[in-house]
This record gives sequence, structure tokens and C-alpha cells, in this order.
Amino acid sequence: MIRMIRYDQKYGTKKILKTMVTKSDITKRQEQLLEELNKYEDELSGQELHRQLIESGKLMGLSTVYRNLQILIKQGLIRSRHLPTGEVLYTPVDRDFHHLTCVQCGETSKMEGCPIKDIHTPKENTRKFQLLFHQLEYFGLCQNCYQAQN
Amino acid sequence: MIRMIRYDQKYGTKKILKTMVTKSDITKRQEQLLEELNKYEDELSGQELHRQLIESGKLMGLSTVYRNLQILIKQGLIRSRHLPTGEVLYTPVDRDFHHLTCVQCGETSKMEGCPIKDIHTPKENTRKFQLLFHQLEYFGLCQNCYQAQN
DNA sequence: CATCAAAATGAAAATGAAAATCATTTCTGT
DNA sequence: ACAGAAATGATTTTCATTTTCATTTTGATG
Repeated sequence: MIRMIRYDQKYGTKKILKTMVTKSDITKRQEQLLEELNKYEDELSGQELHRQLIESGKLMGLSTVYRNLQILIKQGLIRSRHLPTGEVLYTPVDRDFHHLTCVQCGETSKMEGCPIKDIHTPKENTRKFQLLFHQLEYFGLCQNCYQAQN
Repeated sequence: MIRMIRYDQKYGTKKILKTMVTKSDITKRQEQLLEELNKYEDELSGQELHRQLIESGKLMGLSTVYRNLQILIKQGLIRSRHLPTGEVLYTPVDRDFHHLTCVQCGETSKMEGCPIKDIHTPKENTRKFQLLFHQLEYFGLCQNCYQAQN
């Protein structure tokens, strides 16, 4: 569609202004955030991301970082997960890995690939749900902690 | 094994004191927490749990609630998950359900059963990892939010 | 039963990431 | 250039969770 759209990100509403050239739904800030996240192999927390952006010369306030991370999640471009400590880490959605997390020491190790890639959400649910991404996490004891406990 | 063990929960170390009758690894407080969590079909946050315990006449300080929730997780008896808001919810591990969470409004709906029940952790990983539980979460847009956006 | 040390508790204070506020700046279309 | 809308960011606020530490409880031993 070739339309001029005003997109109210706060409320998620759209208003068609004119039929013209399509504009990307992504703003400059959001592009910078994505770009920065893509630079690192690991996930970044909001705070880390903010720090890195500044070091890269992309000046941006902390509130802007958090605000736009939320928008990117809602657009299905990034995903987040919580460490046992409560920290939230962000990654581009297209990265295909999940985690093993030790409930004792909190250490997280990456698992390449996704064991449920081919499994679909139960149909009854998908009918009513526009799937953006999923998250799988295994919790247990890492070797160190398991040994320390016995 | 029939032993008298002193278990330092803080550091996870054990000391054999005497060979006698085995004691359950679970304390009275921990039993109360589990009991209370089992009373509700839904998951509870730390705060909610604390409130409910008091209403049930099981007086307990907030710090004790949090402390023992952590211990129960480490013992593999309960599991926790984070809502997009950051709240942490706790459930007994044996409950077999996962979630669909809307990234727009944050609403969470339960999915009975687990799509990955029969899939195992990749062998390379399990070798070094004592699996306690896993968590699977789908994120996307619920019907309401999906419609509101279009 | 008395004693002693280790562990557990809870009231209160501290923490810190994320959210909210709001004055200011930037955009967009006319 | 102008006007209204949206976005920004410095700052403040929030609030669940953690930490601290003095007190209580527990459990083994003589």
C-alpha cells in the first residue's frame, strides 16, 4: 500500500493522511537501537545498551532507550528475557538460540538452535493470537553448582 | 541414606553430623509456602503470596517469603516466570502449563500441556547440566490488540 | 534441663532498574 | 514560516526485591 500514515506509537493507532509513498514504520532512534543490538553477539540489558550507544556516539537518553525497546518488541523486531536476577536482556528476534540457566549461580549458557522450531502453537490458540516470537529456557544446576552441593 | 545432616542453605553446603534418621530437606516455612502455592490454581507473586499467607494465619515476614522461594527454586520444587512488567510469579514445578503473552497489553493466557514435553535437551548440554525445569513462552498480539492496531 | 553455637527470622533500610513526569525540541503537513 | 502533534531526555518517582542486623529459634551435647 502506498499511503501516508500517522502512527501514534503510544496508543498503537494509525491514521491514513494521504495516499503516497510508504514510510518505514521504524524511526531513526529505533534503527539505531537495532543496529547497536546487532553489533553484539550477546544480548544487552537496557543499561548496557544505553552505555554502548553513547560510546558509539549515538547520544540518546535512557528513557528513549527503554521507550523504543518496548516499541521494537511490540513490532516483533526484538525479544527480551529476564535473568533470575531481574535484569532484562534484549536481542534481535531473528537470532535463533535459547538458554540453559543455573538456578544456583544464575549463570546462563547459550544453546544454539531451537528444539521447538518445528512445533507450532496449538491451533486453538493461534487462531486468536498473532505470534511474534517464543522463548524457551531450561533451568537447573550447572556442573559447578551441582558438585558443590554434594 | 540414613544420616543426620546439617544443610547450610545459604551456601548450599552439607555436613554429615551423625548416621541416623534422614530428615526431609524441607523446612516448616518452605512447606507452608508450597502448601499455599498449591491452594491457588494461578501463579502468585511474592507480594501476593505473602498477603495470602497472612490471611491464612501463617504469619511470615516478607524477607522470609522471598528467601525461601529462592531455596525452593534451587531445590527444584517451584518455578518462576517474569511478566513483561517485571513482576515475578511462582508456581509448583509439577504444573504442566505454559503461556501466551501479549506484548501489547501484557495479558497472559494459559496453555494447558507442554508442546515440548517429549523433546529433550540436546545431549551435549545435559551432560553438564542437571535439568530442573523448563519454561516456554509465546509472545505476540492478542486478538484485541491485533485488531486495535489495524 | 541448661547451655551454646549455628541457622533462621523479620523489621527496617537500601537498592536499582524501569516507568512516569513534564518542559523543551523536533517533525510534518499546510 | 507556522501550528499542532509527537518524540526526547533530565529528573523524579516507584516499588518489588535484597540486604542488614539484632533477635529468636533450633538442635545437639553434657
